[in-house]
Amino acid sequence: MLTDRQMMILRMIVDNYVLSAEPVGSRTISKQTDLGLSAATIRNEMADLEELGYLEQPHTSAGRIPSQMGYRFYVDHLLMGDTRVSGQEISRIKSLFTERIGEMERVAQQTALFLSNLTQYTAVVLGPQVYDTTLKNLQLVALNDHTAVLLMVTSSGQVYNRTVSMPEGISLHEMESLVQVLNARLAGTLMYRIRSRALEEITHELTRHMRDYEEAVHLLDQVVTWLETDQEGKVYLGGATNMLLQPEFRDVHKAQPVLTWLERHHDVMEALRGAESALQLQVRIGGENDVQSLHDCSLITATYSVGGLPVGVIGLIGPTRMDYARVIPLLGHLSKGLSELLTKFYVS
Amino acid sequence: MLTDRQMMILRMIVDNYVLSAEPVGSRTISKQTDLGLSAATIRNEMADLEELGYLEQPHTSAGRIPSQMGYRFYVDHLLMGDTRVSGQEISRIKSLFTERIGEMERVAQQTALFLSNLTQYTAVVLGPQVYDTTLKNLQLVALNDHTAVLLMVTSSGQVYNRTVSMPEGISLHEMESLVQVLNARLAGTLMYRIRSRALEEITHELTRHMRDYEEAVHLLDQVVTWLETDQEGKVYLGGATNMLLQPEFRDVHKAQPVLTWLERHHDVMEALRGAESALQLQVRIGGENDVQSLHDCSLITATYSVGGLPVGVIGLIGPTRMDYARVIPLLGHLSKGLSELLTKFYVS
DNA sequence: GTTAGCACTCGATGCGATCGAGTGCTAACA
DNA sequence: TGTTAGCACTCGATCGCATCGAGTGCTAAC
Repeated sequence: MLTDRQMMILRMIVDNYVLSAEPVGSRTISKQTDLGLSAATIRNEMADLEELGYLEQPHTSAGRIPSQMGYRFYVDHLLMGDTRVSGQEISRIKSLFTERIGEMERVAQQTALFLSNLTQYTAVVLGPQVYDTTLKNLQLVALNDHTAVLLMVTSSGQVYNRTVSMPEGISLHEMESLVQVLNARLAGTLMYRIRSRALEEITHELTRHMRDYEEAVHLLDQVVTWLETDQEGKVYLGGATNMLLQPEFRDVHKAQPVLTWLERHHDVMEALRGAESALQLQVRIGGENDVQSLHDCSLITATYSVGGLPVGVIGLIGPTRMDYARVIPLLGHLSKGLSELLTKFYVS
Repeated sequence: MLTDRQMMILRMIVDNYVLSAEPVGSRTISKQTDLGLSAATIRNEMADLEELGYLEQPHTSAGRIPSQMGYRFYVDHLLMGDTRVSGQEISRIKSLFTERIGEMERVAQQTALFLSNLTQYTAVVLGPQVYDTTLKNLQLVALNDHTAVLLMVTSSGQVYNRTVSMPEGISLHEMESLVQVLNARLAGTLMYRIRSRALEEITHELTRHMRDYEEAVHLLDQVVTWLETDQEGKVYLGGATNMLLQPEFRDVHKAQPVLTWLERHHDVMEALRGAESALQLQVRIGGENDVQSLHDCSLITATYSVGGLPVGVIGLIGPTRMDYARVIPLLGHLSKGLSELLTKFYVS
């Protein structure tokens, strides 16, 4: 285990490196500390910390930088009660969430932008995916003789829609009555059960009412596929180009993989969805990320919830040299505020 | 006016520079041309072309690169009938548009991705904004006692939705009947007239049916604001990070402004909306762009239409050194294909 | 009008000297 | 035993300088 002094030095090295992005030397620490220790003493301690794996040396005559393990220790043991979020920031968060909201998704986008502006990192918000939402309403709105829009409203106020073209052999009228029956039968069904229930009901109805079974199956296919793909929720990015502000990504070849990865929303979603089921707040440093492109980044995630049930994730991506002390409590406040807002709004 | 030989040389310089991204020397041209001209002759012509403003010299002992004016001449006069799109590419475009589509917006996103993959530039597709669409359907779906979702379906199959919370003093029931009346009165109205018509009708109904006028105006506000913001259409990006592949943007400080600009969807939309009303196909080279961040880029736009009416824009953004010869006809094919698909789908 | 020849320009590349921040080690000190 | 001053050493960064070569402009000859 580390001595108190070692912890203090590690902490100071991380704090300094986070700000300067340059290796921290023993003199710097010696001058900043008020324990009156000379640079030589610090050097000895630093050598020990390096041997233990908490520090690294870019090259022989450079200062030290924290290793991945060093950051991990810092986050796990040196941050308790360390809240470097200013009162002003907290009140900005509050005011962000006191605005009247139009829809869940708009709030998600707003949050991503807000967070990225505040931190100069890249923010990712995973749109709410409420598992215990039920189907409120299913409707078909005809556009013309062979085209219609199918609408689905959930109890959490999300709206899914898809334009469908009628196959030959099925009239709009037949389809409308089918949807009406489905609406009556499926309303109140949990969303994640919709697919299987819909399959049952549709095949049931089809065999009863429809003449052209083959074609109808095709339409059924469209709708079911749609249910699968759209329910995944959306990814909202904020400040993707903030990545380029960080000195460690000033080289295009370093930045490109990360930015390209961020463009693949589906992959981003997958990476964050994992965090949802885990702890309320999670920090993944460098190589701790499964995703190869994020090996030089840290990903901090916080889940937000409605009525106590986790429904989405707020994430922040930056270099491993992240300002954890500021950013972690910030994310905590943000997820808490978002949860409260959504809960107030959707739990009647 | 330029002589035939000058045009030929200009054309070869552009073609070479587009591929290599490096200044083109007289020897290179001399070897490639089959007219049997020596490097010295080419040099003389190049000096003339520079004096005329079509070429530039990065420094004294370097080859020449096309000036903005040079690109302009190339695009305007040297590209006629020059189609460098392969048959394979054309068939890929066709197959892209033969898939069954779920909704307009999905096609827009697909097109952006496809185009950026094909060209290694950044593609932007401006979602369809159909001016002569009418309102099909307006509905209110209640979520709980004080929250509801307002749905709006247009004749082109677009769905707008917004969650609204009932102000104190207005019951859900009152609201429902108001929406029903509105639906009956507004169905068939042209979308861009919706706002004013809705204002008329709502105030009319309000004074007739509702007790608490003040609060209702607030709700009205929500809805009207929503109509204004959501109808703008959306921007779909493809391959924003492709920008980083171009040698002229290998320096982060060059790339950052462009990427940041691309993140501001609203600004992108504004820039492209302008192109919509203009020509069918438009090329803006470097400083010809109004947007400061695009002064080192070229923006090529093509409008697509439904039933002959322009509804959206496909754009391609790259360095001024763009492969115009390939990209311009490509955009032409793409916008044509998209127009045909949408027309077939939405014009009954 | 075209071309060969040639001096000239100027960025790119490579090399060596210098600089300085920071280290590790040793010996002395409390 | 822990701390510190002193000192030699390391190594990236920076600068100056020589070299190289692609490409030019000009002149004179064809």
